[in-house]
Amino acid sequence: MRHRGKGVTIREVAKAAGVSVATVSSVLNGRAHTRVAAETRQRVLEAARRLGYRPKRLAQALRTGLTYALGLSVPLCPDSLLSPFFYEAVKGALKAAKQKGWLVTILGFQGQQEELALLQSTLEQRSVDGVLLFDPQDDDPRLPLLKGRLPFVVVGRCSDPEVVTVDNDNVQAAKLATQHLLQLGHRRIAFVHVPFCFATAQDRLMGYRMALEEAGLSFDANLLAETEGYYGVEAGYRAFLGLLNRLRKPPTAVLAMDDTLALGVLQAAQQHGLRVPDDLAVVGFNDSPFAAHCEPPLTTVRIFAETLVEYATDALLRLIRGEPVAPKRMLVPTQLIVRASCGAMSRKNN
Amino acid sequence: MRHRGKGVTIREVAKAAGVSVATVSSVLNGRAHTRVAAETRQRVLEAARRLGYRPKRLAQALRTGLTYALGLSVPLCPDSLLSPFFYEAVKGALKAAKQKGWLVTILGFQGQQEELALLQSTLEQRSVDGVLLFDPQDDDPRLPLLKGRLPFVVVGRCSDPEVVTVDNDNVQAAKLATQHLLQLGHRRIAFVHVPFCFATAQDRLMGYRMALEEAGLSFDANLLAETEGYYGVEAGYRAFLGLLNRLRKPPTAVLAMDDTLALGVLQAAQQHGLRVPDDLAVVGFNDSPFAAHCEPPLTTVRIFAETLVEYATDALLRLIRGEPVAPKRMLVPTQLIVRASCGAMSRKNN
DNA sequence: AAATTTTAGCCAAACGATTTAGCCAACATC
DNA sequence: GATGTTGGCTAAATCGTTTGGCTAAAATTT
Repeated sequence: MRHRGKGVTIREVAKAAGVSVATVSSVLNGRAHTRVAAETRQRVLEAARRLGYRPKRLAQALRTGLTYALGLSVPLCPDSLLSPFFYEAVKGALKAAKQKGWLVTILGFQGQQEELALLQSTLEQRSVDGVLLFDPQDDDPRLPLLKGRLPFVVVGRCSDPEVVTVDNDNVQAAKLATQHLLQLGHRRIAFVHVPFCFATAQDRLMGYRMALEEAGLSFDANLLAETEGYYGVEAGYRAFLGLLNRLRKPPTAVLAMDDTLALGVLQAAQQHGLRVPDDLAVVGFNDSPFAAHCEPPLTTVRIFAETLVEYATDALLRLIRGEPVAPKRMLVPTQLIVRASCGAMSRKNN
Repeated sequence: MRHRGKGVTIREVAKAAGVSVATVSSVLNGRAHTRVAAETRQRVLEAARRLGYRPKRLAQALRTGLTYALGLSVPLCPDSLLSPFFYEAVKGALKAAKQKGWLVTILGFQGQQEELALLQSTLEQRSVDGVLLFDPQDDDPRLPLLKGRLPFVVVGRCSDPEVVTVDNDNVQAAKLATQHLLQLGHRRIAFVHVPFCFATAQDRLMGYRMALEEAGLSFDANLLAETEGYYGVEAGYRAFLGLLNRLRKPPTAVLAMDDTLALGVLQAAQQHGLRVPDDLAVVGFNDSPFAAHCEPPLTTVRIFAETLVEYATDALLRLIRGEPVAPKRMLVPTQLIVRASCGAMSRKNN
């Protein structure tokens, strides 16, 4: 079975209105250059409405070079740790894009050469008019592909100061969380983090150190626990267990870079006979769906991925239109969600 | 700053090879209609390679009506309960699509009129060549929009027997889980489910009943606990607490339609002083990221969303090409993951 | 040798818009 | 009255392909 659409062309509208196609086009696109009499404009508008005319994207695209599609270049890992973030991100992009009828295309990226080629071809083809680049590494191969070719906005951090970026305020987030623990009286606060090749880890370390220093405490590198590679419950468990075995005296609090890591910390603590929050206060990140339902419920820093990406998309659309984007880098604030795992609850109750 | 691509046209290739554009086109597309001498073919291929020619999608699309883009029409709820499924789904679609260089476009749908209009326009514009329709309701407004207009495949269930659908084998899944509980000696097995307007709930009820009947047990509607609306820990908690309060004697096992519901069941059980798995065996669904890390770790039925959607995408591509799709409805099997919450572990250990 | 078929490849017309250059009144200016 | 100006519209080029129809030349048949 062949599926065919009918499709009213601009020519038919022109004939119906008794004018040329050029006139129809200029009425519909409201070009300043060519003026058209009010009476004629009405006739054209009326004819277009009556015939149900919709300009064909493809034809427009061919002529103007604008596809009205945005690309989301997202790293897709085999596990689904980042899935809530991805979900929110897509919602944010869709929300910003649909207002003007833009489409959102997913350009997955897992680091394979083959996908890089597909991305390149997508860009060369102008299948999208701009790209949202998620979480690029320092020497990300996608960056040179994009540069000078298409407008793009980085979601995350990017060392190039010319690039427009939108990111969570990770420094503030970590500072907030650390300050909270300091206020609860903790002085030995561990930091469980992914390797510092991830920019997010650097930023959060910065916030952690700032809070400590402002409180007059010196930074102790012995309290850092680096995971082997990535996020995940297992990774957090291993990293924190390692830390506990290394130290003579356990810390009284832990800041974990992600809720999955925090969950691992919880397990390691339990195994070591440390009670949370009585012996050990734990704070996570990202307010994952399960965070409210662990035992004990996890105090965590919520990030607003949907908003973040909505802003990024807005910026990208402006970039595509050629409008200048005001601040090159934008930070979205985060919010501390206090639950039981940090001990603030039990203090209140006592 | 204006971004412009260079773009080698077919005309330049034709000139370089000393042939007409028609010849170039037919060499590159391998048209059966027009024969071309081996020697000329070589010259054309060589010229195209040397100049780095890549046919422009947009121009091809305008001419042929094929965009080489697939649409994913996914329901996006405000909470991110479905995010792991969504993530896997996108990965699956991408995996199947990228082999032939197809793009994947997200057409979000939250039931708003405005989005329906956008979908309609997307279809009319032929911005995509086919659609993967996720989880349509019985009288889904997207269905009439699609029918007879574009090729599409339903991921989930669809009452229309003409429509190509791919779904998890929910009947088998529920049967598997129930049989497992029966083998462990349970005779009073509760079923916590979302309302039966969701096709998934109907299917899983069916599997549950089949397992019971094959074991010679009669189905008892009193053991059903329907949630108020949707998935989520809270929903599971409320539904199961309601059931416990309603029954004289609690069930010895529970099958919950989703891991989030199961987590709620766990909480309700704890509050009622029931120990899991000693007093109550619990089985969930979907093998969510947190399922392995609850207390106790959750026995659950894993579904293969990525594979599911990969198959669906393959079928859609075939449909677009006009090839007939062999079985109209395809079921992807599921797998029982045994952990501690069902009690099978402790039995083994004893 | 003439007639026919086959082969190889070219021409030009789409596809459906946008946009530039230009035409022709009508009106204003000196 | 000759010379701009301007408003209102159109014809035609263009974007980069695909493809049905066609034509020479070569090969084959009669």
